[in-house]
Amino acid sequence: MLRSYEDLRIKEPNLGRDSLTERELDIMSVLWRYESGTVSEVREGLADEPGYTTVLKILQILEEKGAIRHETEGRAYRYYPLVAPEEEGGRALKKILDKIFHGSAELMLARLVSDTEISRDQIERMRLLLEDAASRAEEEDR
Amino acid sequence: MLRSYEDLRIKEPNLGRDSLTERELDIMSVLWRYESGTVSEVREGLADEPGYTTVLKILQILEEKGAIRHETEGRAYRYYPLVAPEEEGGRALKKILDKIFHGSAELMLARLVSDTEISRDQIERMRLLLEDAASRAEEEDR
DNA sequence: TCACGTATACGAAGGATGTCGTAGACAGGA
DNA sequence: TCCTGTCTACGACATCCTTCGTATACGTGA
Repeated sequence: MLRSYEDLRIKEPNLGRDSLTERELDIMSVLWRYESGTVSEVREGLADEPGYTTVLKILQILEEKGAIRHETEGRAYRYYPLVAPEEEGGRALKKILDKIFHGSAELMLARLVSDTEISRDQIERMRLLLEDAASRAEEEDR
Repeated sequence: MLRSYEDLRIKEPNLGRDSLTERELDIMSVLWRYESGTVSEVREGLADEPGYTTVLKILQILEEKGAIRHETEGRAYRYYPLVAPEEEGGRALKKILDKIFHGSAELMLARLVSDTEISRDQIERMRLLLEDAASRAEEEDR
């Protein structure tokens, strides 16, 4: 990179607001997967089942943050996500792209491909997706 | 998704090791960008310049965590990253892929393309990258 | 020599997270 | 009726992050 500190054009913005923490993300993940869940159900969905009240507490924190809501179901509450995974994912990806890969989407994609197990089918579909994006961009130019 | 909670094959793992927090990531980002930095330099690299000792403190925490090291330079310390951005980025991407996109790399890529501004050049290079990956995978099959 | 500016070290304060224990509400069965 | 099991509510507590204020060291210039 080798930029000079006198280069004041680049400043690391501190955007990161009420992003989800590790445990909160665990729980959102369960809710996204099953579309909703009671405290017990969410608890069962976690690999290390924490205490019942622990899960409840974090659900309450998430509700406080506006990430989920609940409805009464019998004697229990059923929680529903209010933010879609794609939305949260977009935020998270943008953060990584900016702060870690400094805007290079291809570096990021290279790391994704080399670092994780992705099936050939998936790679093929991803390739087609980019082909579409490229041709769509070209069309816009005309 | 509509899976049943009786489907116990899927459990949300709690991997969450000592991952970097928001502010820590801000500071790592500066160090990655410039390859090294003193306290003052890092501070200047942040959009909202926090207090000098605040930056120092977080650098000390990062050193404690093993993410950076320092050398004496004159009367000051110069800090160097010990983890590469690609490494940290790989971890972060895997987390997002698993917990938010539930393993669907193409959904993730779709969101990346639709959500962020990526130049046509970049898209083209990404497409080539996937082409390579695909043909390499095919070769391995033979 | 002495003040000043620049460094790091130390520790405290405030807030959030993640853990849970306990209390209280309530339904259903013995 | 009363016990038991299942809920949520509330609050405690340890830990961590982030923010600084203050103390201390040290080199340089007047």
